[in-house]
Amino acid sequence: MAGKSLQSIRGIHDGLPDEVRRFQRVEQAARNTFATYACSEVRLPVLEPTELFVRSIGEETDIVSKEMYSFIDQGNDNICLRPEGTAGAVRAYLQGGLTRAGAQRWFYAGPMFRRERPQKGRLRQFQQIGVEWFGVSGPVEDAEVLAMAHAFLTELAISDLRLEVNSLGCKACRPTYRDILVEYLEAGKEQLCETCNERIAKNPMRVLDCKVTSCQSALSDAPEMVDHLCDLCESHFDGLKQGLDALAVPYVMNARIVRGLDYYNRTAFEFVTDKLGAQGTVLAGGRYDGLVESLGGPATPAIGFAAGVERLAMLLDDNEEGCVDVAVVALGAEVLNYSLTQAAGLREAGLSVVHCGGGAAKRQFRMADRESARFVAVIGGDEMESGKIALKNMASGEQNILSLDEVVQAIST
RNA sequence: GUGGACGUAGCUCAAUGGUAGAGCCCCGGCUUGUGAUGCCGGUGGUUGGGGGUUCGAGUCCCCUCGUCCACCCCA
Repeated sequence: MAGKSLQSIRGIHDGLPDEVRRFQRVEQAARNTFATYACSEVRLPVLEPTELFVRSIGEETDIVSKEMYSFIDQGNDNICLRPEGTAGAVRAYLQGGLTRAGAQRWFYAGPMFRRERPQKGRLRQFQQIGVEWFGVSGPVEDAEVLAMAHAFLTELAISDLRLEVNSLGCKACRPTYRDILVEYLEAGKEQLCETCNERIAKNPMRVLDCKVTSCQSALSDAPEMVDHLCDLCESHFDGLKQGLDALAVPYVMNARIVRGLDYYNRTAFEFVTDKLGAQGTVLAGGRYDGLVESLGGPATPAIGFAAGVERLAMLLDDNEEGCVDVAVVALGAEVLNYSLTQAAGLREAGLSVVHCGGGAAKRQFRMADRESARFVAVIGGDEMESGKIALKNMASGEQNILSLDEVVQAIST
């Protein structure tokens, strides 16, 4: 093992070829699906002013209070590595002067940073694919966003995912509910665990999804947000559910879904799996109608979600297919240069080619085998004289003498 | 941040406190124009790192780094 100085930082991992292939499958599925919903990619900074997240996510949240990589740079500015994507997207939306440009449907993919204790599926630098729709207010768009997320995950062929939805209310109805909940929790606080007792003051809604079983049983008759929605939130939530039904997107109601980030309201949802231990949330998001305004823009409804690329990649089937179309084997030093030109010709036809470097035939074939090349182009003195190539199909062992054009034809079909 | 498990060759793992090994992988050879099997040979380790106990530490003790698991929280 390498010494400390040669290792990557804790919780920050390298993307090696096998894993990156999986990442790319996830990203490609996202691009394909999002394009059918007319979403446009945005590329946003990894570094942002620390203040942006303090004001959007909330100062009291764990993310801001203890998980951010923030520091003072040489110009005495307090900057940080972004812990999530939404705040930066809103900042860019405002800074780009797009508040009167009509609905914006954005997606992005890139690294996020949180200084947490690492686990499987939870890294300090991790990748998210995020979506943010600005200027859309209705339940129709909510249903479409959820349907798009569903379509994206369906394209990845990940099974045993469950969509859970909830409504978090709005600034009109949530405070009232919060008071009712706190009153309820205070009355039964002796039966709740230690952390829940702390949560009553800090974030009472979090108590609802406590994992301690004794807490859950004590909370069986706890008041739930969905029963205390105002009329507008109620009809919005109904509209969402009707839209999901119409689109045949399967979901379950989960009144215990809460959000750690302050800016969410109304629709909240999560796609979860039970195959990743405690890190089962694979894609999650919700509506954040107040965020644009709170960051200095005009009142602008918006909804979005983020998917964890590493978590999704872990759920993908193994799908190892060699990407090498043909390996070029050169027999004899005198044909080396000629074999290089033939390899170049194959590449011009768009094929993926590995030149085995000449030398012992056995070595070169072993290399071709190891590269999982579908074909080997054998080039020796005879082939050079006749201007042909001996093409061997590595799966069947069949070998034919062909011209370069015929080789391209044979491999491409 | 809290609690727990674990770090030996590239990988998977052995080694009553007494010379660090095996399998797989990799490289080479088995008369040099044909790959997965077979046979022969080879490379490869400050046992994660640093201290301590001991005649002697992979093994026991302390510290540290890292991975994994749970909590916290979250994608």
